[in-house]
Amino acid sequence: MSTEPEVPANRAPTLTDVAKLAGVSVATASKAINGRDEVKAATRARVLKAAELLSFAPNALARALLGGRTGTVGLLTSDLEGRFSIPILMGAEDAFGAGEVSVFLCDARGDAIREAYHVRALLSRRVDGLIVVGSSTDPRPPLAGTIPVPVVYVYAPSADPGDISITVDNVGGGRLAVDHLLACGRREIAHVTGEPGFAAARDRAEGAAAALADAGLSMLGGKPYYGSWDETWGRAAAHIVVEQHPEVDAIFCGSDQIARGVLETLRDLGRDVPHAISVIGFDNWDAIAAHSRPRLTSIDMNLERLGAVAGRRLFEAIAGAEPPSSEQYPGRVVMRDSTAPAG
Amino acid sequence: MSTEPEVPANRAPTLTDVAKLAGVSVATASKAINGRDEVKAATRARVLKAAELLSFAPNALARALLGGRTGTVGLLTSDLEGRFSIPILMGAEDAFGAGEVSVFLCDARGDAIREAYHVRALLSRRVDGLIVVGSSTDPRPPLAGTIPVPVVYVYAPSADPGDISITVDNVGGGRLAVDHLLACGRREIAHVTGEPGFAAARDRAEGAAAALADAGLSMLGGKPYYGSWDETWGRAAAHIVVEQHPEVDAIFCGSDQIARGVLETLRDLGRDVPHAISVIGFDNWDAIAAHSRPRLTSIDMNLERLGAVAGRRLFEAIAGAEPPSSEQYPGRVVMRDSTAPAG
DNA sequence: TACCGTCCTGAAAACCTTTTCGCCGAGCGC
DNA sequence: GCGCTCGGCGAAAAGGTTTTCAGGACGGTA
Repeated sequence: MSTEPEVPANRAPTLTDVAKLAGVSVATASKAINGRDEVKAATRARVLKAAELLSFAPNALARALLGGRTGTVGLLTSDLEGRFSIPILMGAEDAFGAGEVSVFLCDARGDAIREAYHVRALLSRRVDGLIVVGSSTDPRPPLAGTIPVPVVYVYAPSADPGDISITVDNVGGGRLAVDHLLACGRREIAHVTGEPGFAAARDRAEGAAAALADAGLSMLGGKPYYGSWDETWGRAAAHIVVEQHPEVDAIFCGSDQIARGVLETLRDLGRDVPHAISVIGFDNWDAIAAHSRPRLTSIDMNLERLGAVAGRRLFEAIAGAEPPSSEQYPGRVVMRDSTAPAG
Repeated sequence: MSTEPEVPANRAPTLTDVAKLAGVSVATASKAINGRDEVKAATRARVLKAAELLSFAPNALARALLGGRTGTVGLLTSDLEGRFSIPILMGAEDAFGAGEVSVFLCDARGDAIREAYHVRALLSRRVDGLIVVGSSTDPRPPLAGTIPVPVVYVYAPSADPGDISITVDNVGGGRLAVDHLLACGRREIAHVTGEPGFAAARDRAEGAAAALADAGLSMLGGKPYYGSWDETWGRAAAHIVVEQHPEVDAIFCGSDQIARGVLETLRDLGRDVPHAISVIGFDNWDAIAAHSRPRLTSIDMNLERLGAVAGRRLFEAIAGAEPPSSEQYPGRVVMRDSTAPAG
């Protein structure tokens, strides 16, 4: 005589078990547990107690099998390694986590074959929708084949404008950066950025140029200093800029890493940042920006929000017939100590 | 008259559709598709063609419903934000990605309530197993409640020694670092590290002390310089160490960020790294280690492998009856330019 | 007392696949 | 020509839940 209730060993308790224990039919048990109102309060209580006793958890598979909805979505990333995917992924996970939706994570490693494979697996699991997270802001080819569920592209837009893409406004970000420098009274502004093959570099430069043009100014040297995204280039570029344009009083950097390198060189050269020269970075990567000397002002693209928005849009697309359209989100300036009015 | 085959609109094709199109029974269709050998080659070909035509994908839910196995696992992280979860997650995802297993990603944000909620959801989805990724190397409480599937803890071990935990060998990591410095001929070695509240800090210090003791030496100052994990502390600590122990010829840092700060101060003080003083970091965080001046030698804990191992162990636990035991993995020295023989 | 309406409850179908088992026809040996 | 074997195929059940619909109990009214 065991103290355990009659749970058939070695098997998760089913609704039938609960119904039996409560002395009702499975139909009634189902209604009681799902809060349907066609069941007497006393009966419901009895069923709930039985469920509790058996620590019954409804089999989501069986439920999904007839409902049509599985309550799952696929999250397809190109590379988990990239710093940018992670906050987006967090935001999306968060947007769903609150509800009844679980997230399948798939990393395609930038490989189209692998991606197709994952998509097939996800569809066979009958996900209700897909989120595709890119690794750069360059447009990417849409998912291959016909996908019978809604798809939302994040960060990297789909090359097909008919798809739903949620992206950051890099042009606006470039504008923000330069406007901030202008607000600090800066006029001789250089732009040091990464590889021109990246849309992110070109877009930010475009925004910067536009903001300068609006102020009747132009970029120091007439165009951006393109290079790579890392500190080493930042250090080299700063030397070049200072040599070519000793009058420089601000540098807008295409990434925090570049900015960090710029800061180091300016420090080596004995230039006073932020007063003689102000420096602003991009990405607001805390580990880099918050510990430089001086601490780095930067543009934050709010990627977590981007992911959350994508999650919500996908949810809407799944629920309603009205497909949401593409959206672009602005960033914001995060003030630290590397920018200030001239002094 | 449509060019499309007779697919009942608005519904994913089922095995019944395929069977009908191929002119066989569902049973035969199932066998043909699953490669069972009780079906004539010609029949199989006919079925496969029909499946292709309808782009049929078997409903994994229905399959799981009777098979008992869902081919899904839950990956429960404490914080996606942390740098350490990501490589582990990549490794685990990779270990499964090759097979037929899909991964549910859940971020508990360090909240026990949220964690319990996610576990409930995962169990109702009938995952075959769980991987729990911690955010620090300190032991964590095991999952609440009784979990009817195998669980593997990674990075942060479960506080219950009966659970399966896959962890990094921080003591060994501390040994590795000091042994490397000793091999460079260093004798006056200081240890600057993070908060003593972290097992990671204490374990690495313990390994360092042991390696020194084995060489008949002891730590400069007799004990580690505990502080925080960031650059700011590294900069401050380097000043302290050099002042208190001008004879210092090597500094073992508990993180790459600390090491970076140390490097900056030594540079400011005009000390020659690596020849006068060698510096070694910990974590091998590329963005930090590969772009410092000089580039930083560091201990890599190979977290991706850790995740992959966890995935494999979970897989074994799901498949076989023999539960694997806990394991600890050593790191390795990644040589760059901040360590060298005295010269 | 007979009848009607209102609540509850339960039986059964549906969702899609896999697997077991029985059946049928063909081929072969005697 | 007859009986046996074997290969190939199909019918049916199972897996757990939701939902629909029919039916039963009971209270109230004529």
